[in-house]
Amino acid sequence: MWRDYDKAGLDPILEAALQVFAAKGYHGTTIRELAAAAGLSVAGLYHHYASKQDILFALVTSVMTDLLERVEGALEDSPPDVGSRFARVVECMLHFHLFQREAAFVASTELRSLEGSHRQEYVAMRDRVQAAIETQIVAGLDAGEFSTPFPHEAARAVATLCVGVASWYQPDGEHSPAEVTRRHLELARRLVM
Amino acid sequence: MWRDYDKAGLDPILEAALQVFAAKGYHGTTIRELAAAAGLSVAGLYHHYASKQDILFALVTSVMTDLLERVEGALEDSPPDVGSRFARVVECMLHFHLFQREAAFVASTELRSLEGSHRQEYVAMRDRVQAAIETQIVAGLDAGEFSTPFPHEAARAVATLCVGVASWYQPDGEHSPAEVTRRHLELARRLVM
DNA sequence: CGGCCGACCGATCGATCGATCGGTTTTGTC
DNA sequence: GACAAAACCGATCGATCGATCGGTCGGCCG
Repeated sequence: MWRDYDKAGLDPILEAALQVFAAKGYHGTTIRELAAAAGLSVAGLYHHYASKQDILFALVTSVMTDLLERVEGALEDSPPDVGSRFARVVECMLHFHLFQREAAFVASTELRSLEGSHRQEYVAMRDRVQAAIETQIVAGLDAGEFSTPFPHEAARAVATLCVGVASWYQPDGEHSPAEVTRRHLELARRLVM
Repeated sequence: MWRDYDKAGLDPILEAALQVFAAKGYHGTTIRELAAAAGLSVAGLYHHYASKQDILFALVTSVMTDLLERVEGALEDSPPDVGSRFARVVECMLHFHLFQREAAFVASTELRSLEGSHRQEYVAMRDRVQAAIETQIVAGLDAGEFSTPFPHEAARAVATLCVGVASWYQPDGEHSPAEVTRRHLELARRLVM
């Protein structure tokens, strides 16, 4: 389910890499740190992945695939009205960036560290998420429920707002995830109204 | 003046470092690349800066100081009404992230690469910018012109919106800087209305 | 039991890293 | 034009980088 964040769902090696990448960044992380975090020797790590770049690519691909499936799932079981559908997508995005904070953070900040075609593949997945938001906004305009003169910029702003959550949210912070979601859902609504 | 982006204003060495950092990131950049970009030998580069970390810190400090002075300047010669003052700050932020795109991008993304107290000093400057936005929002609430129930979150959202511009804007893109500014000023207004 | 394969490791590779050395050239001042 | 200071450089340092090597181990299949 798109609201379920209990199960692991990530290769233990990638889960370990995620923690180190989140703390030090891709280029700031050494193969030896990745191996140690995974509880393996350097050679043992290379048995599972061909290179450091391979680890990053497998990680962000796994994370973005998870996000895409959740966004699609959030739309599938949504009430048919545009207001609900827009809220579902935004709520899904907020939940993901709250509950998979480090994964979402690494995926969004290490775009620059992806080499060659890997970067384009990532951007394509990123664009699909943003397109899902824009689709709901345009549908809302057609239905007369939204009135933003700039649906494309509004969609990017909503996405930026949600992605940004992963940059500042702290689990022990002032507000609960539910409250953060409520407030930013309201901010997103104002962007498209 | 806070709208003037003609003059250089940056140490040539830092200007060269800016280009390389923007393209490859701090940890992805070598001292030799920095020296080559500055037209110096490695030893010649070390005559001006004590370390690679020193170069990054001098760069982001210079950039953030510039931004802070512009924000203050934008408020100083503003009409006294809250609507104008809010618009001034947001316009100043948007211009900075449009016309100093690479500098703003590096300053915002390489926060993680700052070591020790340098990071805290940067965060303090960053918070001062966001506080300037929040101050205008609160003033607008007091004056009855704004109505957002979450001024703190709205201020962060406005800042995120402006900073994000540096991540996607391309000078040869579809819209002119003036048009980008106009549209995002409208989005910012909706966030606080 | 014998053979094999995936999982894993210690040791080490060549390359490159950030940084430093002693020494040379350029520049500004009187 | 003497001279000190600033600017700059070739050569090289020890450390560490990503990656690879030959080999060990344990469990599964016949």
